[in-house]
Amino acid sequence: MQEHEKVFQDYLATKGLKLTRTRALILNTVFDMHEHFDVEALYDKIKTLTDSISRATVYRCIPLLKDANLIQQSMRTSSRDSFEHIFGHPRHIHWICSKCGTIVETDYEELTPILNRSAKRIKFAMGELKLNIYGLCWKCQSSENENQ
Amino acid sequence: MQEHEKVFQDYLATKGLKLTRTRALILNTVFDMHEHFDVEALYDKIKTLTDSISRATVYRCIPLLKDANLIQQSMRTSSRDSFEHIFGHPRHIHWICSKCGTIVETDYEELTPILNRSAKRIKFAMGELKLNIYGLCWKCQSSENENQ
DNA sequence: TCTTCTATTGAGAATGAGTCTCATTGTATT
DNA sequence: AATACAATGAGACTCATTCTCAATAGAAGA
Ligand SMILES: [Mn+2]
Ligand SMILES: [Mn+2]
Ligand SMILES: [Zn+2]
Ligand SMILES: [Zn+2]
Repeated sequence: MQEHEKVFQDYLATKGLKLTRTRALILNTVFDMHEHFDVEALYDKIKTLTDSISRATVYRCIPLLKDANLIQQSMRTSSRDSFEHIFGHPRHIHWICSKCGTIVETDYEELTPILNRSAKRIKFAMGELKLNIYGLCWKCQSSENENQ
Repeated sequence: MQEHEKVFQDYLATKGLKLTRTRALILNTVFDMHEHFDVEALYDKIKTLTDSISRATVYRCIPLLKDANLIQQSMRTSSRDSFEHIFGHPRHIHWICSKCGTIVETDYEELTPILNRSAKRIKFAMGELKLNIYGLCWKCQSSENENQ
């Protein structure tokens, strides 16, 4: 049994729920996707593995994975919520190119102490943290110049 | 003519569009709202000022105001996009209480040099920047303890 | 002033991501 | 096996947002 399966099972147990075959399939597919994904893409991928899966079941599993700290909702791409697995990965900043959609990730390291200080000042108990920066990646900057 | 009207008019002119009476009404209502708002709330407020306004027109105006840098989409509250006017206000960090919905705002000042350095390192041309931190406000932290 | 042309608008239909219902199935317990 | 209840699939449903289209406004010209 893989580490993330154990984590999910433990979380589900605290809610009186079980790690069923279907939930395990969804979980493992999530950890096989190494990009950000939306629920539709996840559903499509699972459909290639089994023919009996309902979109509703996939949607129902998402909040469970989220509460178990196995995935996070990271951004919103063309009207769909976009997720990624975070178990075993540190959370990170997303630099999103508004032109080509490329996403670059950097870590929070330098920001953390500053944010902790701010949190303390305003007496805020930090939970989820989401920093998305939109702009142009280096490729799209150069192609902008070409077009001039 | 107010400053933000001038800005909007100038922006619209670059697109071959005009600052119509309806657009001016929407713009001014936006600048009369001093909280974060969703389109439905904006529409409701405008309806108290005139009876002939279409939801579609309000929705159509939003991307114009956004591209003119007069408003920004800040967060998403119960399935609706939430906006705020930013002309004349610096962009800021949002600390969002997951329990009561209270939003505290702090500035980016200390973060800016760090982010600029990161942007330079990855050759990214920063545009819009969105930092939302979810957690518990001080009030909800104490009420959590009460309930134990 | 009267026409012409185009952008703008209102009303409501359409879209689509996400949620909900309910009949059926799986599984643990007695 | 019988009971009890969680879990699932199928598809209906919701509701924020977008789209369509006919009617209107308003600028520019005759
Ligand atoms: Mn990521
Ligand atoms: Mn704000
Ligand atoms: Zn790019
Ligand atoms: Zn609170």
